Amino acid sequence: MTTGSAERRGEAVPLRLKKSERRRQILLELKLQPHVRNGDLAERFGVSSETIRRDFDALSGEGLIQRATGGAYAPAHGHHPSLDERSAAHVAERDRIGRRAAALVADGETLMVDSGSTTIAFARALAILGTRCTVLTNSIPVAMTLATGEGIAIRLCPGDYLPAESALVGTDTLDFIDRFNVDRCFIGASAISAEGPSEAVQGFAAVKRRMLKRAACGHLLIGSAKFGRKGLARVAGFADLDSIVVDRAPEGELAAALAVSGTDILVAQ
Amino acid sequence: MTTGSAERRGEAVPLRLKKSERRRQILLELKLQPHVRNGDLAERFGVSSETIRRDFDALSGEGLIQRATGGAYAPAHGHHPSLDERSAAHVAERDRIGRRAAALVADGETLMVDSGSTTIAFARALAILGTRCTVLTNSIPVAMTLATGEGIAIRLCPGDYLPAESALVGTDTLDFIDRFNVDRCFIGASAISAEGPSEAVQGFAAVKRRMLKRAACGHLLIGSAKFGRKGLARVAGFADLDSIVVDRAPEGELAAALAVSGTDILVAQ
DNA sequence: TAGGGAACGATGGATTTGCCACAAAACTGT
DNA sequence: ACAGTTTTGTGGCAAATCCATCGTTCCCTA
Repeated sequence: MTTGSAERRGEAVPLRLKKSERRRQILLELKLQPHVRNGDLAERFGVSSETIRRDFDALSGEGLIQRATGGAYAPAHGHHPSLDERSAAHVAERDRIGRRAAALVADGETLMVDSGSTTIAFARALAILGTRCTVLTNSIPVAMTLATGEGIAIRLCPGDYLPAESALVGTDTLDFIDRFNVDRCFIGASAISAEGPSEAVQGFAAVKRRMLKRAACGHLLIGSAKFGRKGLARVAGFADLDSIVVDRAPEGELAAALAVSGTDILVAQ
Repeated sequence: MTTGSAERRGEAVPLRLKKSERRRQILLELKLQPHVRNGDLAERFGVSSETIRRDFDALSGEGLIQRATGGAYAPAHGHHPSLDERSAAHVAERDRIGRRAAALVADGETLMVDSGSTTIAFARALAILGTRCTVLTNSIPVAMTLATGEGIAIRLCPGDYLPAESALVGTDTLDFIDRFNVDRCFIGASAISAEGPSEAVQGFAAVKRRMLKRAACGHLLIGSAKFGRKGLARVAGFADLDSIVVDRAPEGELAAALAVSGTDILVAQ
């Protein structure tokens, strides 16, 4: 009668899971809780904490989790930072741009804010300033960031949930945006050329366009690293933008195009 | 002109922040990143790591953050777990209930899912099962949890963002729900008595009611710890529910009321 | 049934982190 | 200006964690 390994243990011990299944559960757990502890998981799966540590190593190698002493956590609110957005230089850029843009907002104004890493930086700056305002957004990280500030009313768009960006897109989103009129809107873009800003994700381009249409004043937040590049879908012409907020003044063709359309250029810091 | 302490240091050293400001920034940072390290913050603010530790202590005392070895993290996706929901026993309960409820869903069905810790457990079970379906929800954690599963289309409701629960409420939410018809809806509640389920947060009660109305089949997910209690706002009568999913069969008045209405009782495990 | 390989557990020393108590510094109100 | 309070820094020690290594167990396949 050999083993019968489950019976031999005979306990309420959770029966031994395969490695892959255990790792899948770790990832799922991280969707529930932002942080898991090494020891807790070891106990729950009935394995040694060394094994969990090895799981962490493997998963973090694939970029699915991030490690911290004593545990692991999910990578940034489900919002995938593509490689180039990781460098410290770009973080500083975005912070400066975000602060400059937030300074444009006056108490009592209504805003629309788009999805993207630059607009998250903007949201953060706005929350720090403590400007009282109403914000409509299709980005979950933006909503969560703004929620730390006092006196900011947040309205989230409906739509199809896009996990990679934690944002909402689709016709529901567009229809919803159409129902509002706001003082300003703040959008990002994945590229900007003399023809105007463009966006890699097509669903986003439509949202940005719609926001610009419903706002009295449109602001584009974009880092100089994206100057002169072109994305898949054109978002708008410069005529639709009242100002662009950048970390460095544009030059050449781009500067000329902006001059023609009369778009203000706000250089952060 | 005396000191000019910032000048005396003369460095790019970030000028000394007040305690309250530093703590506010820590909270903001946690909206951006799910996890912060003690050492990183110490360096960034130019204070000792012991100070950061004290900040962590204070903030976690207020329930604003949770601590982990080497750092701190935001409390469960911005979703406040009230004390009684923390015990391991209740976690196990909810897991069982979630799995039982997820088994009800067939491939290709359309669902509505409400906000709450039990429905998050349901979402997790559904994602693990890998059932292909379309889900409409007003809960951000539910949306994020479901996003791990393959083949699940997620549609999020619009509405006013409620940071404490990471959920959406208000007339926008209700109007949106009204536009859909689904096969099933899964809701939670903060209490259940012979009169029916009730809810502590009034905005939620309206959402739950509306979801029940638009679904061919309504399921209530609730732990036995909530039996016999009453919340602020009544959600529905048992006649509106096709089944309740519980971890233990109800008794007495509650059982009698359920028998009268013919509501199925599904006991998990 | 035996062999091979992967997964896991155990051990021990280096490192990190937590925690406590006391001292220095900054801030506050009079 | 001064005294008291609050906040922060420092040092030492205990505990937890990390990491590399090695032996064992389990599973799969020939």
